[in-house]
Amino acid sequence: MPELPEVETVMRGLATVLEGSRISRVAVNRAGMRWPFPVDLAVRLEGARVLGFARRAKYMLMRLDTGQSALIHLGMSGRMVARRLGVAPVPRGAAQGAYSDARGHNQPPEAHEHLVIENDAGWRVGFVDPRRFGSVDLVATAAEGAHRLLRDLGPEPLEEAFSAAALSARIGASRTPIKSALLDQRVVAGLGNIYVCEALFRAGISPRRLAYTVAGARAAKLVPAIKAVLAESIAAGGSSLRDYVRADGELGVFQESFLVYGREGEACIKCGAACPGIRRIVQAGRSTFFCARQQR
DNA sequence: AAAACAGCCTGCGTGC
DNA sequence: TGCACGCAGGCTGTTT
Repeated sequence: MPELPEVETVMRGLATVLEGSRISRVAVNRAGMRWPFPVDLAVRLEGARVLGFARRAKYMLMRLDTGQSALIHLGMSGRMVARRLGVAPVPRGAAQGAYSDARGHNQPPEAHEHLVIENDAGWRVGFVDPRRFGSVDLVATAAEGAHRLLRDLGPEPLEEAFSAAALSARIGASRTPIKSALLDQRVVAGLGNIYVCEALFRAGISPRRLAYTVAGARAAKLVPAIKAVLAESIAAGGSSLRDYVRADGELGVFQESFLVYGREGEACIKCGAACPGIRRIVQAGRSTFFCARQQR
């Protein structure tokens, strides 16, 4: 589900709830998700103070005063649910994982809540992920970048170092379609299906164009388009589709700003009435939306 | 070596 | 109403 703007939004939400606090209790409700959890995950987290959060591509890093960081990925369907805890004890006989909320109401746990973290500030954060494509691991903070999931990632698209020249260098002589190249996290880190479609439309570049031909003037147009669509989405709190809610329960609204994604058959805003219609094709097994008249 | 593909999972909307 | 099918925001390991 979540691409870079959604992960950034979730991370900021987690920071407001967890940063500076001490983790008081951890519930590990299954052995793992995409991969097994570290066997000592609960022990490593309990009692640790949360120093802060960082994001790398679509990964969140929760840095602890133990010298370790929790490396968290939301996969396709992952979300974080933050609830304020009440002081009332949970009644005897309540369902496993039930908790008392701020109003003292007894709440059942959400389905597919695989990991729960409570802190000394009275928050309960549940990691809910029905499809279990998400993951949680622990890594030494000083060696975060060397983790196998992070070490091969390309540049952060919102950093200055991500320039047209940098993109061209990463693409090299690749003959894969530019759509597929931009989904490759080694080329640029954090884009997913939606924002690739949106950025290519903004830049007027066909998703079918061979990646190596996106250089020079085309790359110079594409890179600002990528930065703009990501920055606008973050400012809107990300996009809320099927599974995604912010940690504070507020919904991001950027999905209302999609120009091509999910708009098969509609006229694009650049062509207007003359538009032959936004098309949906499948590339590398993923839907691509584009306007064949505006994107060459 | 690069690119395509299958596979991991559940849930939801659609059409019969 | 029930059921089969297709589709979904990601990423990895294997095959071609």
